[in-house]
Amino acid sequence: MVASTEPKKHAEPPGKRALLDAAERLAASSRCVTSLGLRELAREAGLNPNTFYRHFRDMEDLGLQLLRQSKSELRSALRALRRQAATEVEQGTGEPGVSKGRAVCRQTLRLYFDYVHTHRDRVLIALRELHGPSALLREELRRQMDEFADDMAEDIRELRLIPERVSPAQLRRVAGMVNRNMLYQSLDYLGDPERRGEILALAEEQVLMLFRGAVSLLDQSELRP
Amino acid sequence: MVASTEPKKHAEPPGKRALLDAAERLAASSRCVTSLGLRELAREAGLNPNTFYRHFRDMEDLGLQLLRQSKSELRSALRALRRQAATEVEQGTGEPGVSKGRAVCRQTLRLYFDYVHTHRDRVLIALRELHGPSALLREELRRQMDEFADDMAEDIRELRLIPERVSPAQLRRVAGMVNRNMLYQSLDYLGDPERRGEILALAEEQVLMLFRGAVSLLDQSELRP
DNA sequence: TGTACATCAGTGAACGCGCGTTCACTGATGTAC
DNA sequence: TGTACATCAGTGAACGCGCGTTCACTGATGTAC
Repeated sequence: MVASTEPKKHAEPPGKRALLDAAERLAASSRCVTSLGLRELAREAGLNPNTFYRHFRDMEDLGLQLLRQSKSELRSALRALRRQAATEVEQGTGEPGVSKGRAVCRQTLRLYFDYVHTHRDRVLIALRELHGPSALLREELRRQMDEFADDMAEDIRELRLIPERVSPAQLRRVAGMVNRNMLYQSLDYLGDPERRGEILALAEEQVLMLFRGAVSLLDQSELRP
Repeated sequence: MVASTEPKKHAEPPGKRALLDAAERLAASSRCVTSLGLRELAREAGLNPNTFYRHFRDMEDLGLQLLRQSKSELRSALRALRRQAATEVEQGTGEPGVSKGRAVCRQTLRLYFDYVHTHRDRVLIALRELHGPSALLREELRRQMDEFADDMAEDIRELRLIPERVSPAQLRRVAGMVNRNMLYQSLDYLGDPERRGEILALAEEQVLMLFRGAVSLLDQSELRP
C-alpha cells in the first residue's frame, strides 16, 4: 500500500472543533460572536475554560476562523448549485413559457434555500456579523460577499444567462445586489416556515426584476443617449 | 397671556436624555445595544449607575425607546424629502434627457444621503439591530422598515412616478427592496467618504434598475401570458 | 527498535476586578386643601 | 396664599457573583538518534 500523502499530525483537535461548534450554536441563537463569554462558551462545549487559549487568541479570532471555515464550504457549494441548476434545466422537462434564465434562476434559488435551511446557524451568524460590532469580522464578510458576487457574475456569463450586451461591470453590480437580497431573503425564509413557498416565489420575482432592470436601463440609454 | 396648553410636568428628564445619547454613541461605535453595560453607559453619561433604573427596565427597553424616537423623526423627514425633491424637479432647471422619475430619484437620494450623513449613529445602530441578537428590537425595526416602504409606495403613486399599470402590491414590493438596498448603501456611503459621489451614482442606478425591472417584468407577462 | 526529549491539548485552582442589583437616602417639583 | 404631603430624578454605599486571565501541572503523541 502507498503511504497517505496527507500529514496525519496536526489534524484538528477535538477541543477546537467543540469550541467552534459551541460558538456557532450560541451565536446563532442569541449573541454577537464577539460578545460571547469565554466561560459561557467552554461550558457549552463541555471543556475547561482554559482550553480556549490553546486554540484562539480572543473571541474575534475565533469568529474569524468560524466565518472562514463556513465560507470555504459554502462557496464551492454555491457554484455547484448553479451548475447543477443549469444542467437540470438543459435536460429537464422544460416548462412551457419559461425562459432558460428564469428556469435556472428558479432552480438555483430552490437549491440555495435548501442549503440555507440546512445550515441555518451559519446564515444567521453571517447576516448578524455583516453589520455587527467587530470591524474585523465585518470586513471579512464583505470580502466573502464580494467573492460570491464575482462567482455569480462569472457563472452567469459562462452559462449565457444574460444578453451579451450587458457589460461585465454592470453584470457584476447586479450580481452584488442579487447576492445581498438573497441573503436577506434567507432570513425571511428561515423565520417564517409557513410562508416558504411564497417567499421562494417572491425571491424569484426579485432576482428577475434586477436582471430585467439592468437590461432595460441599458437599452434605454442606448435608444435615447 | 394664554396659559400654555402643553403640560409642563413630566417633560423628559435630563438624565434620561443623557443615557439615551450615551447609548447612541457607544452602540454606534462599538457594540450591540443589548450588550452594553449598565455601568459603562452611566459612566459615558456622567451619571450614577443607579439612575438607569429610574427610566428603563433593562437594555432592551432602552434600545426600544431609542429606536422609536429615531423613527418618528426619520419618518416625517423622509416623506418631506420626497415631496421637496418632487417640487424642486417640477420648477427646476429640468436637465435635458432626464425623466421626471429619474430626477426625483436623484434628488431624493441626494437629500437622503445628507440625512444619513447627519445622523450616522442612528443609521449604524438601526442597521446593526435589524439583524442583531435581540428579537424584540429586530421586530421593531422590521415594522419600521415596513412603514417606510408603505410611505414610499404611497408617495410614488401620489406623485405619479411610475406607470399606472404597476399594481399596488408590486409597487409595494419594489419599494421594500429599494428601501432595504438604500439602507445598505448608506453603510457604504458612511464608510467610504472618498467615494461618496460614486456611491450616490451607483445607488441611483440601482433604484432605477429596480423600478425598470418591475415595469419590464410586468410588460413581458402581459405580452406572453 | 528502543530510548530520551519536546511539543501539544487539556486540566484545575486561584487571582482580582467590574458587573448588575438592592437599599436607604436627598432635594426639587407638583398637588390638595 | 400658605402649608403638608406625595412623587420623582438622582445619589452613594454595599452585596455577591461570574468573568477573563495566569500559573503550574498531566498525559498523550511526535521526533531524533
